Formats: sequence, C-alpha cells, structure tokens
Amino acid sequence: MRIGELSAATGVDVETIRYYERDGLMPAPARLSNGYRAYGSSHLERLSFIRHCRALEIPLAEIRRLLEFAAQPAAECGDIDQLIDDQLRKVRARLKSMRALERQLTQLRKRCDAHHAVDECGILHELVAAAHGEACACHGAVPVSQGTRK
Amino acid sequence: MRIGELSAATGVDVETIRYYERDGLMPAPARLSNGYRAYGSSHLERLSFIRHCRALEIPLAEIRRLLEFAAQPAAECGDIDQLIDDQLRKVRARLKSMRALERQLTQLRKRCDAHHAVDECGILHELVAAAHGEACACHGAVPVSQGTRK
DNA sequence: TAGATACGCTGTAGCAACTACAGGGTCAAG
DNA sequence: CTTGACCCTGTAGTTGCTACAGCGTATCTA
Repeated sequence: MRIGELSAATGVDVETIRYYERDGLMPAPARLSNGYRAYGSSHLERLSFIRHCRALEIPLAEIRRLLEFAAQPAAECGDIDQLIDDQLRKVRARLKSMRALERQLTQLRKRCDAHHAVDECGILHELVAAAHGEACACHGAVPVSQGTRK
Repeated sequence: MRIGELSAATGVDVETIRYYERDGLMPAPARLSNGYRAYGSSHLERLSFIRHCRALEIPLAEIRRLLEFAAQPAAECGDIDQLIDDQLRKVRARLKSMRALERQLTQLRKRCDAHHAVDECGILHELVAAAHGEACACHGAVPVSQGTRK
C-alpha cells in the first residue's frame, strides 16, 4: 500500500500520516525502489487505532503510551484506566465550562435583536460594562487562558 | 501604572500583555525614562474588555473587530450580532461533540474497572477492536482533525 | 515519444494564543 | 554593595496538524 491508499483507506490526510511518522507514532515503513513508502496491514491497524483515540481527543503523547502498553500484554492495566479517567475528567471539566459559556453568550445575544447604531448596541454595552467591572458572571466562571487548543 | 501593576489589576500575565501589544490589540503605551511601559486607565479598560471577550472564547481577530466597532459609534451593529451568533454556533457545535465524547469515554471506562493484565483490559480491547473497524459509534460522531483549539 | 496529470519525496513555515526562557538593564531596601 | 524584585527585547517552544516550495516518478493519452 502506498501512502495515498493508506490515506484513502483510513480517511487520514497524507501529510498527517507523514507527520505521525516524524513524531514517532507510526513506525517508518519499508520503501519501494523509488523511495515511496510501502505500508502493510499492521500500519493500517495502527493508524486506525490512533485515529480512534484522536476521535476521543486523547492527546498524541497519551496515545503513544497506550501503544506502548498494547505492546506489553503482561503488564498491569491500571495506568490505562487512569489515562481514560484523566481524559474523562478533562472532557467533563471542559463540558462544564462550555455550558457556562453558552449561557453567557445566549444572554449576551438577547441584548441586541434589532439592527441599530453601534452606540446603542446592548451587546457592546454589556461587553464594555464588563470592562468596568460591573455585574458579570463570566469572569472566573470560565477558564480564560490555556493552550486553547482546538 | 507599570506592566506588573496592570497585570495584577486584571489577572492577565505580563507576557500576555506584551503579546497583545505586539499583536496590535493593545496600543503601545508611553514609556518612562527608563524604558518601562506606563499604562493609564484606558489601557486597563481595554485589557479588561479583551479579557472578558476571551472568557467568552471569542478569538483575538474577532475581538480586534469588536474594538474597531466600538471606536465607530455611528456604524450599524448588525455585524456585532452576527459575530456573537457565530460564536454561539461554534460553542453549541462544540458542546454537542463534547457530549458525544463524554458518552463514548464513559462507556469505554466501564469496560475495565479492576486492575488486571493489559491483554485482558477491556479498554484496550475496545480501542483495538475499533482499529479493526468493528462496532464503534465514535468515528464520524465526533470531528477528528482540526486546529484543536482548546 | 512527448506532454499532461497525478502521485510521491523532503524540508520548512504557518496557524492560535500563549508560555517560557536567555541575557540583559533598573531600582529600592538592607 | 549586594540581593532581590521588577522591567526590557528577542526568540523559541507548545499542540496537531496544514500548506507550501521545489523536486522526482509513474501512468495515461495524443
């Protein structure tokens, strides 16, 4: 299988596959005489595994750990449970802050339903009021600065 | 006000304030004779405004637009409504995918409650099964690849 | 057999929004 | 006069990709 076929089979972009290789998540495959990468079914499985974990938003570093565990069948699996627990905790915390966010934005949106001049816009007023430290449930309710990720 | 005081007053990291200046979100302040930045109350307000918007996870580019609107009080505010609507849409979409994510992870976590050997770990088994293309509600239910915000 | 097109290769730079130095200068207190 | 807290600039790192640029290779058609 060449890289384009692997890409088509998994839905993972070609550049992303090469990136995973550079990053050490995918083993370097054999090469054809022309230098093209030649993948086998083990690569396809591994890539699917990675992709599935990514769908669960597990970071690459953790996926790396999972893959190491999978290679050591006799080891204890406590760390795996831990890893999934951590991920679940992260997701739940994020969920909580997103819900607060939605509430805030919905409220803000209600402040201005019609089109009028900017200096009468309830949205901007509210945003500016917040800058003056007036009633505002946002600050502190939602984490502001982190590696944002997305 | 020196940068450290502005930082303490707003809770925004000193490095972040300098970053906002480089990025053009904060105007370059006057300098003291020793080269230290000297801020006034307008800077404090502007920084609070930015911070409040960031708490709503409005991207810096959009905040820049909001600040431009605020400087033109006579303009139409339709674009502001639009901006908040867009943000709300993004947040809701993300919320939906996070909920799906939480369900998946919770299910996965149930597969392994006790500590045993890795090759008996239900979590890893399920993850590997997914790599074989077996029953899996994740793929497609949750967006996998993008600039990962967060 | 030439040319178009699609695919592959490496290597580097860009995105968002910060964060973290390194390597220096300034200032007040003890 | 030294210690420590603060400030400066400039650059590089973070995460997970994505997008070139500039090249070679393979395949199909005319």
